[in-house]
Amino acid sequence: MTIAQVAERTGLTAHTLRYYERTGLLLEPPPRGGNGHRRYTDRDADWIRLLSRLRGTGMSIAGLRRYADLARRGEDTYAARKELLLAHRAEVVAKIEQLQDDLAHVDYKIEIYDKLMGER
Amino acid sequence: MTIAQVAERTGLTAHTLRYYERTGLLLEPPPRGGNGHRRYTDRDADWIRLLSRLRGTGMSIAGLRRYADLARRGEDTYAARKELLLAHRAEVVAKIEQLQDDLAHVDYKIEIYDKLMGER
DNA sequence: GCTTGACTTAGACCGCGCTCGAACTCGCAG
DNA sequence: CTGCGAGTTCGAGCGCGGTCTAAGTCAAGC
Repeated sequence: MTIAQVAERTGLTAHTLRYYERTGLLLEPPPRGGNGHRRYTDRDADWIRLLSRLRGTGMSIAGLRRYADLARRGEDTYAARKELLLAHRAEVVAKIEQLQDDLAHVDYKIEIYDKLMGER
Repeated sequence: MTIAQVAERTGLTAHTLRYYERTGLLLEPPPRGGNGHRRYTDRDADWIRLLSRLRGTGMSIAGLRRYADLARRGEDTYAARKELLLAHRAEVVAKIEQLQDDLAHVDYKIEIYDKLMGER
């Protein structure tokens, strides 16, 4: 699998994929074909999709790196990795609740405009 | 009301409040007391709280500025302001859905660790 | 009169997460 | 042989949203 294909499958750009690799988010640098191009496996793509989702939920690059570092250390770190995800999960849940709360205030403000305009 | 009190009530810092003012997010610059200090009204604080909530839901500073510009133009812009908030509302709803979707994948990953560890 | 603390300004600086540009190498089609 | 397209590296640059510093002013309390 080429970098362009991984880009397509993960929603990240090739630039970003190289950046993630540089900054230590991959379990290991993908091996190169004879032409020097990166060759990704499906497992690589799955890992990157997970990274992308964690980013999407607001985990920082530093957080991703901590997770990747644990993953690289093998099965001894299952518990630690689970803890990391659970802690992050809690943050996401809190963020969703905050969003819903803020949204309610926005809705309230929208209603006010309705009333000011006489429900036109 | 002093800047420190507004900071406390909005969760923003005094620095940030001045920055928001500089960048045109306030309806009008708060008037100064005899000592040159800003004096905010409750309405100011309410406006800033709204800004803060919109920021919390991901509206950009540029978006806030558009909203403030409309608000400054008076009641002719009620409809435009409502539209702006509705558009933003839709983005927030989409974001919440995305978060919930990503969260489901994180949960799935957590379960996998449970299984790998034999449900300890 | 002096210190303390809350405020003021202008402008520099920062951390994050990309994002891009320049210059290069390959492999392949025409 | 000549493009062309897809990849490569290194390093610089950027947009966002603050965040902070330095130097100053003022009021109140000791």
